[in-house]
Amino acid sequence: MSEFKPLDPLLHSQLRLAVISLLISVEEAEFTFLKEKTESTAGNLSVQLDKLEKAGYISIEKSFRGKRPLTTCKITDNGLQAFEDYVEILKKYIQ
Amino acid sequence: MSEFKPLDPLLHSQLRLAVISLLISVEEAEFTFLKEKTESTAGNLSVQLDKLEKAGYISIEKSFRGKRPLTTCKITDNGLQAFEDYVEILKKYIQ
DNA sequence: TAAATTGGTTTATATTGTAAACCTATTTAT
DNA sequence: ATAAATAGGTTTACAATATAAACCAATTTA
Repeated sequence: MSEFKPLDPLLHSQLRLAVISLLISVEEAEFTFLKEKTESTAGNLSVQLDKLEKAGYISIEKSFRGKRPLTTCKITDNGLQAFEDYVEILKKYIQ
Repeated sequence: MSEFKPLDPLLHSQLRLAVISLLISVEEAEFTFLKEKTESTAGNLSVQLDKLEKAGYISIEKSFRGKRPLTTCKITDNGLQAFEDYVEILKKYIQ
């Protein structure tokens, strides 16, 4: 049992970690909300959300609010589990 | 005051974080010790130690033990401070 | 004296992160 | 009616990072 288990690279990223952190507390969030809270650019956020979705850590739903596109994100069970595991491992680095 | 302050990129790296974590407890460590504890390759470790040294987070002393080269690392005051700051910021992402 | 080991460094490459450029549609101003 | 600005993103090009592979010099062992 190694002291330093690998840190899930999908979560060990500033922006993706911030996104997951936000999604854990709100359970559902719009693209623009995430963009404001994380102070990221739309392009960067778009890319990172894609990665989280492809990893199965979040689900992304696309719809319209009125006439405008609306992107809504939720954390999945897998995402929640991955975050919890990540935090446990990380704590051993920083305790 | 943003919720997600930037995470020092020098510390937000698995191997460098593990190295700093080790150096905090032992205060002085040999290259081979760090290599074993972190289970890294020598090449990767060498590069990451360089970065930490250039950032002023560790000091590296090169000497000989008997006839063989010996590389010894210590954390600096700046490194310790940077680590503490990093941990404080990181905690806001993960709790 | 040849091969293996120690203790690393350098370098090439793959991966990642990020901003800039772009796109489609809508709203507002002229 | 048309032009300009804004919303809500995506795509793409480039820079930065991480990592393993290749390398090196010296020492030890077979």
